[in-house]
Amino acid sequence: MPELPEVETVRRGLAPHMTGRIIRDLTLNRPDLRFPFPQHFKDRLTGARIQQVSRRAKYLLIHVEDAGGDEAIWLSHLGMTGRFEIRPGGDGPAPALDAHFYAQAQSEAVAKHVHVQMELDDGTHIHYADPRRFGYMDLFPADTPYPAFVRMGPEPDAHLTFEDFYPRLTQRGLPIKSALLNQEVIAGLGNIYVCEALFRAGISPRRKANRLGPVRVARLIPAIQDVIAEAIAAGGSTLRDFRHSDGALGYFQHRFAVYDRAGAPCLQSDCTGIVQRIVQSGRSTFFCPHCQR
DNA sequence: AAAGTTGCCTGCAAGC
DNA sequence: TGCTTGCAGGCAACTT
Repeated sequence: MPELPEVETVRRGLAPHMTGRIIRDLTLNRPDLRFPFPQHFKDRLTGARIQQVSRRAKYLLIHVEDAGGDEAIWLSHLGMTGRFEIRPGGDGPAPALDAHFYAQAQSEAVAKHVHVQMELDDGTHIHYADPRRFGYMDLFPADTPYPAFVRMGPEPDAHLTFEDFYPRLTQRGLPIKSALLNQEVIAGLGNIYVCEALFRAGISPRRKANRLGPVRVARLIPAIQDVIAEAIAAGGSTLRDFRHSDGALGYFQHRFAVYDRAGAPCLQSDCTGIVQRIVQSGRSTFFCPHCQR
């Protein structure tokens, strides 16, 4: 469940249940996800107190203080299909935000792929399921920089500045679409939101990054900020794995202007173009050749 | 059938 | 010539 808005949605779902709690028990149902769990993963986390649930790009960060008083960060990347499911302890209905976790937990196919189970000190159970097992978890000391974050670019939020973004973006001669997927250029964007941001900015995905002038970059920045902010506000997007047969949850109703709309008319007013699908760096790109230049 | 991710691998081309 | 760098493409994981 991948791009930044989806991870942020998960973070907001988990934080109220996890913050301040102690991990009473942790069970690993297999030795690895995409990578092996780090050594002593279970032992270090059992008995630890969760201080905070944060996020960097597409990484979920669970800040813990272990029984010995050492502070560490439990990192979780959801890959393509990773998801957390919450079953609160005690009684009373679950908060609305958790509805989709329930929906997922009831699926037999998902239950088969629960790889991590934990119980908190208030009786809450949290499961991590990941059918394709492309996610991974790690545990590192809070005071050392995590390797993946050292060279990572800025978050696509309100703090993104032209001064920071422009030089990172225009360094190389690869297509802008590919440049924006590079997490060292900007963090947290994936295939869907790159397509959507380029559409909003009216920039062709084929344009070479080093051929973008300041005018286009200045247009691209708010396009990125807006598309991400709107997707977070909508609680993430409609992703394949989250389409339910009943469609009852109005939770993932964010609509895309170009993504997955090949052959459909461009939604830009006064544009007569048809959305095209091309492949760049092995990934699908959707765009309107008429209004994206 | 193609799908949101990303690290690792190979191979190719360019530049110094 | 040989070294480095950049980039494309393939693969891996598996279910829907």
